Amino acid sequence: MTDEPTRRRPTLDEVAEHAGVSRTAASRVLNNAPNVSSGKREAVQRAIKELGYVPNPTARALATQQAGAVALIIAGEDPAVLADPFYGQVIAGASTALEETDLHLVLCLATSTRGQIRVKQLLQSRAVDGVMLMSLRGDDPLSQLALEAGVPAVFGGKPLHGHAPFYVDVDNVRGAREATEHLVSLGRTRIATITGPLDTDVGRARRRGYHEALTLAGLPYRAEVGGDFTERNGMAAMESLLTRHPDLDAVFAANDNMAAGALRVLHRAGRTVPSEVAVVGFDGLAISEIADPPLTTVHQPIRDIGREMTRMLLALIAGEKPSPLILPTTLIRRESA
Amino acid sequence: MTDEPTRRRPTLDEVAEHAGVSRTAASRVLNNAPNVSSGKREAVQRAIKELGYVPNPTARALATQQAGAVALIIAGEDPAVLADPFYGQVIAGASTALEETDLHLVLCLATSTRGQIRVKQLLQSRAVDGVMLMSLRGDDPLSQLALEAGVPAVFGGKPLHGHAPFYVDVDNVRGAREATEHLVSLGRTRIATITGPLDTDVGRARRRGYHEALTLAGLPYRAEVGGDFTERNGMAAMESLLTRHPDLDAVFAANDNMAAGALRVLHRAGRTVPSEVAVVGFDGLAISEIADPPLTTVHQPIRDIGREMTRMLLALIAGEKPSPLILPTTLIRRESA
DNA sequence: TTGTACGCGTTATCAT
DNA sequence: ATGATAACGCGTACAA
Repeated sequence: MTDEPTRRRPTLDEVAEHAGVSRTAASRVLNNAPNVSSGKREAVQRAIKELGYVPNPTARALATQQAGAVALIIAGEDPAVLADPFYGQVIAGASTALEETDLHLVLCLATSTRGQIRVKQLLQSRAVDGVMLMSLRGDDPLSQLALEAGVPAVFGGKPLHGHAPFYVDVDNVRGAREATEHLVSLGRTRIATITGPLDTDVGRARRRGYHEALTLAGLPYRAEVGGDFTERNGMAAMESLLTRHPDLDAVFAANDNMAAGALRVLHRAGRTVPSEVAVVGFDGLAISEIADPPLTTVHQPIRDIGREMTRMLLALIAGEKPSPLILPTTLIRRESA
Repeated sequence: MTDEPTRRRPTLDEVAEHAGVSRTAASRVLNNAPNVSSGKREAVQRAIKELGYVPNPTARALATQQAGAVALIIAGEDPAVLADPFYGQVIAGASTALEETDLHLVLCLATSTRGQIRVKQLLQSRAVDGVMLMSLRGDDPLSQLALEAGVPAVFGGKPLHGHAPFYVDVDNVRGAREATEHLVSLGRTRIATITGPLDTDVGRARRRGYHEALTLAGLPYRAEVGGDFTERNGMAAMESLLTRHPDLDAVFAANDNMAAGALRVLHRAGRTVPSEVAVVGFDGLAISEIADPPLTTVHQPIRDIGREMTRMLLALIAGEKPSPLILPTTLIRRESA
């Protein structure tokens, strides 16, 4: 209570004076450089403690030309994309990976026009040392912008167009193929799919995996309808499928949200799962466990994606040239298929 | 392709020289100060365009003593808390509110010991102009730290101990009471509850609302078990309730995740919802729609919480003294009760 | 090992 | 209206 509310924080100069050494020496101690006598070192450290000195990150950033932060940029039409727990996992992964460094995480939603502009400024002003980009649509200007700005950038999910040198992705084709093959192995022959957005690599890759599996199995049946990865859309898609292809006996949904929506519609329509219609999702989110019945799904290591993106970015910032990384998926068998 | 990969960005001095004016004039144009002739102004603006000048935020921050960023700090035991879509919504709300300013959002998980330390440094180094704190447990040192650091701070949810001057919350007591009263109005007399963590204000407040409703209704019945807001825990809690109070005819769960877990257990146990056991949740997340049957729940405006926290913080930073804000909840009637 | 002096790119003060 | 000049707090060549 006796402390003034906002006493000015001590500067390194004051620390040096308090310790009776030069500011350069104090600076050296701070960055634990080797060339400083143990006597001075201790004096400085004591002064730091006594004065409660904390370095000013802004000044340091200006001097070192390093922002001390990286950005996670999430594209998409709507800020509501964040309602998808997927991103929370990515953020958690990135955050934990960043904990081992002294970099901060700034989060950008490039969702509105205003948001796009701000991201552009962020890149051009070099307010961060690197960026991670996610959920880019087909010809999103962001990817171009990031590359032009010369800021180290890694992509979450291979961009559809343009060749991004650095990205972390999962093997979507294979995951989707295995999911579909699982349905085939169950004896299903009229397997429909609810795809993701087809102007993204994920969307196309998972559809391709579905196609590959059908082709390999010699199944001519085709029934697909596009989705946007939301539950609501999954419901609409399932309704559409039921009217257009009432004879279907299985559905591969490109993610769990849509699969959950499909489940509800099937339930309402009186189709039992999995006996009449088997359903497989993709992601392995909590919702796949909660769903009724629990979803068989292609699990992808989302936390790892965030973590590996971060590590790749750190390597990039360090001047290395990391290779793209493809993480594996695993089929989790539950009750829906 | 002809551009050098990393050409040095122009400084304000270079802009000034290019425009044939003093750097002071250029600076004035940048911050559109009034005292500059329209001739020079145009010259500077042209130079800015031609050179592609973008101000250096770090240098500006050092000069103005303003970081140009605010932090959202999320406490909790486990980084997995972010799997809860709740936070995504808060982030989205904060992010959109921030879009109208030129402040960035840095995200901090104060989940590990390492994370706590980093948050501490963040606060003390004044790397941000203000902080928003969420999910603090009972006597979390963070709240004390934030106040001591003298950094503008607003809390998401009233802290349990200590008096936080600035916070945004919802009327948890009332929401819980209305939920329980709804169950009472349905004729239920043996209403159990799955509480949230009792070392948080949310947890206690919702339990209190439950108690109030029962008391008002003259129902002596009491059956409660604690939870931690996860679906998994909701399942365990429901199992516990069923064995200890097999005669219950309704459950008020302190959030949707736990309610969804409870639903699954009830389903397995062969209890039909809502006829045998009515269930009400809290939050109004997507999961409440997906659940089977769809959950009756107390909706809270999560996006608004993020938005209002941000606005309050901005006011605080601007030197105002905003009042705590209590947002309303609304009961959404679906099929589970 | 030690310290001086300059640079980082802005904003802000205070004369003119 | 205008423009030097001094902060802002720290890193770091360079010389000693």
